[in-house]
Amino acid sequence: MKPDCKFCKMKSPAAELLKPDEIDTLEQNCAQVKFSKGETIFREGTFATNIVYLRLGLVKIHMKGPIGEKILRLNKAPAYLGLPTTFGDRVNHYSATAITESEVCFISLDAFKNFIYSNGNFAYEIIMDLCRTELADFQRFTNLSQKQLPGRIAELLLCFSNHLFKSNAFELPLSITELANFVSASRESVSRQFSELSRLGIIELTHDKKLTILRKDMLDKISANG
Amino acid sequence: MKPDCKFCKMKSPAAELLKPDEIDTLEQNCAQVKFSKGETIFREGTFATNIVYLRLGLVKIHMKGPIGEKILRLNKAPAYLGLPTTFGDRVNHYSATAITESEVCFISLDAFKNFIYSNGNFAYEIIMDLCRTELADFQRFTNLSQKQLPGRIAELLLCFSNHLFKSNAFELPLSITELANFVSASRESVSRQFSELSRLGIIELTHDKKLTILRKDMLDKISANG
DNA sequence: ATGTAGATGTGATATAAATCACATTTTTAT
DNA sequence: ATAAAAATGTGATTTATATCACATCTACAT
Repeated sequence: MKPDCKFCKMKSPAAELLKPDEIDTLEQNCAQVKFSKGETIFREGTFATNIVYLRLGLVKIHMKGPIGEKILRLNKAPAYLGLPTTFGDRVNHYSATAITESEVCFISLDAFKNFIYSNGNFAYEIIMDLCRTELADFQRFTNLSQKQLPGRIAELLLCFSNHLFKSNAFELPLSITELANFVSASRESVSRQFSELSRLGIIELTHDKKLTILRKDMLDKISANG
Repeated sequence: MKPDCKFCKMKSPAAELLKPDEIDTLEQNCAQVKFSKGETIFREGTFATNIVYLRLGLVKIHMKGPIGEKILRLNKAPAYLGLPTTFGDRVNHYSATAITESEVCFISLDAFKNFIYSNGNFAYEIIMDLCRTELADFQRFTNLSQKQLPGRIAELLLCFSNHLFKSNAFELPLSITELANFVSASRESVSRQFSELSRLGIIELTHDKKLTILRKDMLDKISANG
């Protein structure tokens, strides 16, 4: 689909810093594509030939591990998907899959590189983006590796509630099986944790995945205690 | 100590791209400092006021977790230490501590920013550096979260041997306790794993931490099997 | 509607690894 | 040199979580 970058309301902070003629160039080197739930946006092992920008929707970033698929993080629009995998190597080291209906801009790598070369503010903003993302990842890795399961699940639910959906009630964006691989645990153990949290009246979870946090204070405590 | 950036043999790939006048600026905005084993280079929670570049030596990057200290990675010179923690926030999110005698350049943040603004090749190289580092971190994290202890230890030893020291024989750069926190396990369990690997004749480990890999093929197998 | 495949809940059991408890060794300080 | 502190090795025990086994349940295709 032909994009309209000039008047796009979902421009990245970096793209906001592009000059008019650069925006024109962007527009000519950008393809906007819709993805339905479950569709692959880019796949591990294929060539990374475009910068991928999530304009709308929710996406999971995941990679093959020794045991199976590992979800590394969720990305909510607006966000660049996989700058590291595009710049870090010729080949993608991880995959991106739409969790909800999503809109994605594929930007020519050459055009994007030229922005970095020619527009220092743009380059600086991209660097800031990479750095902030990596800090958040470190934090999550550290917590994931030191907390045990109840703490990891509590933390995940708080993250969904506080950052992703900004609400105490939301629909679980992932299946139990996916949640399990996100928090590095078995499906059965995660299922049991949810049962336990429901039994204790800390959350309410309906058959159709609508989750309500009833006692955020308790979740905070469980998350903090590991 | 007054640095001599112009003729420095340990310049980063990015700094190699600076123009002569920029190198002069770098030289005027750079302080070179030596650290002994165990000394803190920068600490989590303090203000990140400088770009930190490791010219010589070996450094651990670590952060406080819910349980205790978590080692995130080892950095061997030459490498930027903590670009993410410098650009990502005003305050350091993690610490850097010298593992061996090290030499570090502290570069003024403003000067560094100006290089990004004015020199696109420099900016691009920094972006590449950030991306490659993050890819490696993802890979390590996925392995860490899916393999069990024997696999994690085997992988770590192979990493030391293949990348860090490029030799089958080396001195363990970390104490058993530190190794344990690196691979997210208890000190006792790690100690037992080393005993077991020695018993099986896969490694030889002397009282003074000199380690020799006798059966790399076996380590590869253990690492691959998780 | 009916069947089939995939996702989920839950009890029973197995197991990896933590924890506890201590002896020993090594390092550091005085 | 000697004491104190820290790091390490190893057996016994406990514990969190994986695995196994199966019963639902849900979704989708025919």
